[in-house]
Amino acid sequence: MTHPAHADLILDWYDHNRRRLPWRAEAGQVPDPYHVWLSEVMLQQTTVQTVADYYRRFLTRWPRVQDLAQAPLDDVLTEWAGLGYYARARNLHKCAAMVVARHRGSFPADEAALRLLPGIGDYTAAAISAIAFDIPAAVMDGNIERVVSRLFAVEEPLPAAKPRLKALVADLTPQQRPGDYAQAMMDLGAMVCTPRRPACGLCPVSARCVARISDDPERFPLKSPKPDKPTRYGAVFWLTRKDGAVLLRRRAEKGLLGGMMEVPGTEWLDQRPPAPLGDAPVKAEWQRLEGGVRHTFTHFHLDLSIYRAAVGLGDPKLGTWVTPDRFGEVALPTLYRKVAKAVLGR
DNA sequence: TATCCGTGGAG
DNA sequence: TCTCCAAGGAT
Repeated sequence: MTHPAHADLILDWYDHNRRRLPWRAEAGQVPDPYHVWLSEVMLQQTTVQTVADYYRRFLTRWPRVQDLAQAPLDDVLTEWAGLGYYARARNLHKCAAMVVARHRGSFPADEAALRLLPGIGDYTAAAISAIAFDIPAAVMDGNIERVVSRLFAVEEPLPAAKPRLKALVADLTPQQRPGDYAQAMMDLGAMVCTPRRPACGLCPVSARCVARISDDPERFPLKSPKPDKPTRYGAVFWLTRKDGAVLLRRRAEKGLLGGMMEVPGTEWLDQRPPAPLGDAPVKAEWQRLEGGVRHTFTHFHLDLSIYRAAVGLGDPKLGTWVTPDRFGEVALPTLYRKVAKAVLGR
């Protein structure tokens, strides 16, 4: 009696459960490295459902990497608005330019060369190499971490366990169809070996999963405790001129929401600013709006109060004046769309 | 190694 | 309402 190899079980499962995704080549088709790269960057820490529409819009507007490389950065930031982690958009644009300038518009195939490009780290380099070029790179994302930690019941908590898990992935990765294998393992983690209530009855490798056999699979992967999030406070100033346009400004190029537009406001501090109007862009009859906006970032909560006022003619030196019906045409992140919604009632 | 960097959905 | 977490990268 023979035991099918792990990779064969995974690939057979994949062949019968292949998901149709906007960026995924059909079986037997050759993937486009530009499509693979664009989707992988968008999918960093972002769900498949959220990415789908953004991916289609980007590809429609910039069909080739040369098109993206030539686009103004502000156009890219505007299309990216709402996706989050805006350094990805800045690096995406920079990377496109480097691929055109240094690689004649063709993405390199090997991990080391990919790793030199901005916005491409260990995971994305391996994923592009495997998926776009079918090179047996060890691809490990959050899904695969979970699958492998359960397969071997790894007791070491994340993130310290990453090197151990990566070595296991390297051992498991087959020489044949490594790109399909990587996508299969990610699909398995997303659809079967889920964080809560994994569907072990549907898993092609449950018979050899140590966590499934000997214990509660949901216990894995173990994780180190995360620090709790502090709350910061600030105020924003919603200034309208006679035609209804609102004052917006460009944020600093780096750091939180770097390069994006904002509604002018105070600094964000550990306590509610005692005299926020001192930071208002103009002297005016500022009225505080009932309520405000609460928004949660990766590592802190933000509690914003909103002040509003009106002027006749808006001074262009103060910033950019944009009517709310044109907010879709500027790089306004979700935080400030929430502010607009709070003021306008949608 | 630890911290910073968004957002939306699920439970 | 709150926590977790999703195809991570840069510093």
